[in-house]
Amino acid sequence: MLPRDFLRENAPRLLAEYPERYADTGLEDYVRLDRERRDAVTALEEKRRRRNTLTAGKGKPSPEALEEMKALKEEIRALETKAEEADGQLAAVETGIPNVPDSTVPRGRDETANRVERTWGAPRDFGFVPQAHWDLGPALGILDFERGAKIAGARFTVLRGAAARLSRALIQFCLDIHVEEQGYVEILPPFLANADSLFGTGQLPKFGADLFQTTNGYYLIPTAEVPVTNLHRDEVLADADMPRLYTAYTPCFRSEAGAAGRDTRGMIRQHQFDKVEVVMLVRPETSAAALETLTDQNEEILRRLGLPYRVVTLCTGDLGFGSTKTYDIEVWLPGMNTYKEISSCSNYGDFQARRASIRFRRAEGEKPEFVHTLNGSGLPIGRTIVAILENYQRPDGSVDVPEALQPYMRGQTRIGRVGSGL
RNA sequence: GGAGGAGUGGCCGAGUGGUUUAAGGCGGCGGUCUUGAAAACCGCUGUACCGGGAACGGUACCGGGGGUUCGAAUCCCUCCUCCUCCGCCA
Repeated sequence: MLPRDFLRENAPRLLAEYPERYADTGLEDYVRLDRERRDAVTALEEKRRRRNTLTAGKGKPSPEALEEMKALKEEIRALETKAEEADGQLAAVETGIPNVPDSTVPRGRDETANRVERTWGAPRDFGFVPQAHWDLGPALGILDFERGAKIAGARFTVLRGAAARLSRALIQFCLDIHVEEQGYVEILPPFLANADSLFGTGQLPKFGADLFQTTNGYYLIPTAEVPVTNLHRDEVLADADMPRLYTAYTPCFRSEAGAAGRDTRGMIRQHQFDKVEVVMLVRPETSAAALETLTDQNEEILRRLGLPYRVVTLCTGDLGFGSTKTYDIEVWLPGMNTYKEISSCSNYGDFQARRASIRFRRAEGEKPEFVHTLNGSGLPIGRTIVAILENYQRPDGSVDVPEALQPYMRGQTRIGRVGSGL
């Protein structure tokens, strides 16, 4: 959410400067709705002030005063209704207005305008035609798409044997690096969250269709970003507690509304997937540098795993709702012959902090300030397994275990066929 | 799931329909006094929004929401959280 005085000042400028981001967001109506709300509030407060004056004396009011107060009651009620309506209309607009892109973000309407920042590693020369994971996995007996569909439905997968262990190993591998080498505190949060939490991180009210909801009002978290960022919702942190660095493994649940037909094969886009996430709450002046650090820390995991990748900066038209700047890390997938998004590292500025009221106080007696929030995937387990299978495959269809992962696989160096009896 | 109790400012805590403009205390900030400090004494103390160059003025906020009333921290309804007990349970 952006501050009201800022929107009051800048609504026309934002519309003119970033049509690819602000067209049809309701920003066109902001100035008018804000004026209407303030007029309504001012009128209401004037009447309430009068009522308070009449009721301020000791004992029972005079008959005349009583008469006036009875009349005021109706006026106040009408003005309250009007003010609530005006406030509701304004809130509906302002909760759906995206954050302002950082000045270093490239301009453009869609992903074709994203800017490649750097590339690490080189696609391997296999000497044979590499298979896609949706062929490799079932052939090895470690990915079972049919039974995933039977048990739950489309976009669910069963991991078996080495894939299941690989999943567990990757979770531990990522967490260990974040905790032991990069200074994050490990969190195991609830996997369900309430509406306030989802509002705080920006999924609600605009993107509710992407979420799974329980019949009694909970939401399945789409990412650990939600519960972890909301750890400090409605809190004022001490300066000594800044910055806060958290990492968390959670399963993630996404209804993938609107993604019909995209990435339908294999394990790229699932309703349920595991992910290790990192979240930072930092002082505002440090958030730009923190985004670089956070991105590099997540790249480090791919480097350890020996997976070629590149980093792109999302352009203004591709940038997520609450983000000021996002680096996507894209891993090379030889079976699909493309770089595919594996991690998204974003600086939200104070956008989430304002929605969730996460503040800090620089010193005793000073006014609380909003923190800046950042988060990044480090890493999504399913897509990382996909990347390992495709990048480490051998001519016979078996797969080498990346060296860094072997200790987490109890020394296993290669994944072969599990055996018959599937 | 059932029964009972409780939620008031940074913290403790009083307040059961009209000087509550939320008592009192603690903590914090400033001052007087002092060579300095402590003690004592005096003053100040939150958040959001509205009006306004500003100073300042106003409105709202006593767990959330709704209601009754001319008027609600106080009465009613509902939800949430915590505590005690019962039941069930990995």
